[in-house]
Amino acid sequence: MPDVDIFAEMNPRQREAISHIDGPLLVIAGAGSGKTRVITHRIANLIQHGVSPNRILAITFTNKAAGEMKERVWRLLGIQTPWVTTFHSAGLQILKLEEELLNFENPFTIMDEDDQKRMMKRLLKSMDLNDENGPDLRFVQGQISGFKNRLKLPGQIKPENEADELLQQIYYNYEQVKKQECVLDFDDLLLLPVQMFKQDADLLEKYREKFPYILVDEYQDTNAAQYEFIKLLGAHGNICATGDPDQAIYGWRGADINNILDFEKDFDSCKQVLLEENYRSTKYILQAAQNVVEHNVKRKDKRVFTQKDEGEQITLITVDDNQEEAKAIAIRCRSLQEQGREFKDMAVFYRVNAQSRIIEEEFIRLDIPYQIIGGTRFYDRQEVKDVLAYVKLLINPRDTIAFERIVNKPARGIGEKTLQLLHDVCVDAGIGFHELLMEEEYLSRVAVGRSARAIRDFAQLWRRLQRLPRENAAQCIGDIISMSGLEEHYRNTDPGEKGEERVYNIFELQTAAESHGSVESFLEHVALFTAVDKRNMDANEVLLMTLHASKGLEFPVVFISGCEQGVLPLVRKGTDCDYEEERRLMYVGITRAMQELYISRAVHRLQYGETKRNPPSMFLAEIPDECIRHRDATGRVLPVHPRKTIKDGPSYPDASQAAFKVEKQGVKGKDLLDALQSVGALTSGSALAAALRSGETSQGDGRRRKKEEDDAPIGLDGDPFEAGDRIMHNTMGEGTVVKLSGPKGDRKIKIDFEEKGVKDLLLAFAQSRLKKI
DNA sequence: GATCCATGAGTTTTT
DNA sequence: CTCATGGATC
Repeated sequence: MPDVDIFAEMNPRQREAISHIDGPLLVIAGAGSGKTRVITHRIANLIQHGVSPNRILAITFTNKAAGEMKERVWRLLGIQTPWVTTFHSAGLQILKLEEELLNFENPFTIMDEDDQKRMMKRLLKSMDLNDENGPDLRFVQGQISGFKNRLKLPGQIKPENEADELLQQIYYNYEQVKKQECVLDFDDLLLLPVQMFKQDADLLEKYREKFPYILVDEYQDTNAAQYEFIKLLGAHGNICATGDPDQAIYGWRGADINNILDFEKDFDSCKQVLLEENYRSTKYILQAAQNVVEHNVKRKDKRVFTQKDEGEQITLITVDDNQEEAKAIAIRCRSLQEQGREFKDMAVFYRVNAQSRIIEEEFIRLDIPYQIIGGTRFYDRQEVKDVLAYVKLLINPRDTIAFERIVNKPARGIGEKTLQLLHDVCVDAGIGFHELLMEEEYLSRVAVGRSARAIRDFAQLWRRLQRLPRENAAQCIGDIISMSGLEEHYRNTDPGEKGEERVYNIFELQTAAESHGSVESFLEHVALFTAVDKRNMDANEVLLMTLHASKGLEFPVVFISGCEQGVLPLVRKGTDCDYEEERRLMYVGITRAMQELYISRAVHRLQYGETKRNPPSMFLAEIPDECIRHRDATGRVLPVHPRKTIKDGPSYPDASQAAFKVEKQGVKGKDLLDALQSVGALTSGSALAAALRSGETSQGDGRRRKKEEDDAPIGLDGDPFEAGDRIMHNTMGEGTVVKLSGPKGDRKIKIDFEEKGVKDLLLAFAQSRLKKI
């Protein structure tokens, strides 16, 4: 083992936490207090004290965080730490190791949310609950997931009314079906190991011995199931929990902040270390964060501080609408970059994913490289899921969801009727579709009439698929693609660019599988991989993400957008808002910033096709005056401070008035250029300055401009066409461009063809077939 | 059995 | 506004 001083450059508190070995330890770590360093160095210290690396269980919040932590230990000691993972990943590993205890007929496969929904839907139908009076699918799903997160099995629910009873029945049936089909949902990955530990003392003992040392990060965001998991395994007391109650932001998914607040009660003679020195942010930023979070009533006292200097004040930008907000952010990013900042040092946060789109459009317009974290996963795409369904079926032929997905994809003439017949025969004979297809005796019972041929063909395909080797996931997927005929299927059903995109994606899936060995391990990866995990830190791009996704990260420059009452804090009609959790979300956002923080709010916001007028966020009034300066969209310092006028309570008359004043001052176009230059936000020779001068990024004023822009095409630099162009397409004939839309990599062109009508094409693919006439 | 079109519904955060 | 679902038609 290399002789490394793992205590170098640590403060006394950090040393205390790192050097602690036996017994419970709670590390309350303020934002930016070097928590990750402490955890990794503590792992290193354990190893240096002779603890075997594979006997340390360290739970992180994301796979990405786990990967980074492993990497750091590796760099420190050159040692692998296999059990640095997420809760779900650890659960899955344990389930794999103890698979026989599940008593499943086949190896299990894991459903994602969409699969779960399909299964639930089928279930409700079978229970005759699928009419409009039946329970809402999402509601049922949410409730059941809630039960599971609280470790409540169907039998442990005490129904108080008929609706509860029904829910219980659905839950019970759902569990039955899953077992029958050998599939697990996401919650099972945690629930089942806990269940097993509770039922099997020997098993529990085995794992307690296996993991004599346990670390859990982000402990404030653990739910009941995770708590129980830790409590069971950590009975030996060598458990180190790290976290920050002020950063608890997952209450909505069942996380219980009391887990961290009660840690000392749960684990006797617990040692506690408080890390309050922040090494990340400048004073103004930290002071703002601290003041905001202190407005929470239910909180453990803690005060972060820094030895850094004041730094820049926080900039509050007030703009007319969300379009202008996006523009202001994009312009600022561009000007910062022109002043020497790297794009990768900037990040834009928002409360809900829906806010990203308009920001994205402005980034494209100003040609600013960006990366959006979150949104739809690659593995959630239809065509990708189609291929994955074939793969899953190979592993687990009972996976009915997967079966239903591919039985007629590509269309092979097996429709609803035929499927029903298949189903009936299976039920009648007490077999699964696999046996039915493999044995002539059953096959001949269904291969009758018009669809006989189709069924026999499918049986044939199934037999051939069965024989595919599964050691190499990429190769297996390649074989599936060619044998199934999916490629032609997408080309036929979605002629043109959409189909090409699908084809591209399924081969992309094959590529993704290359680094994952066997089919089984690739499926595991797919099940656990999330959008937050794919962040590419090396690319020089501005990162766009939700406030939730920002947890654990830091950036020199941070933008927090949409600081309006209703958006942040987010208020949804019909549900009461947890203002304290929203405030913690704000706290998390602010504390991500190292040097510069911009907070923006729009007076008007367009959502669901409706323009809403929102007062400023209540949190803005909680930031001390000296930390903040207020500007309008142009960068001009404003004489009024709308946020200052905010009072507690639902209405903010003064603020609205002030906001109205700001609105009246809206400055656009050339004036914008002047204003930007006057505050030094822009150098006159810059590309942006040129763009502004030519009126490209902004034209007209106020309301009128808005109207025009709604109909106008988005002028993306380098777009070869614009609305109104007459074009000729190789195969589709003549037409007129209606509009261009979408992000750079996924740019769509809408064309009204004389013969074929209006089509949406993917510009990247269509471009070579189009020419202006 | 497949495809197309219209209507309607739903819009938070994610392991 | 966008997506999804379902109904009607080929």
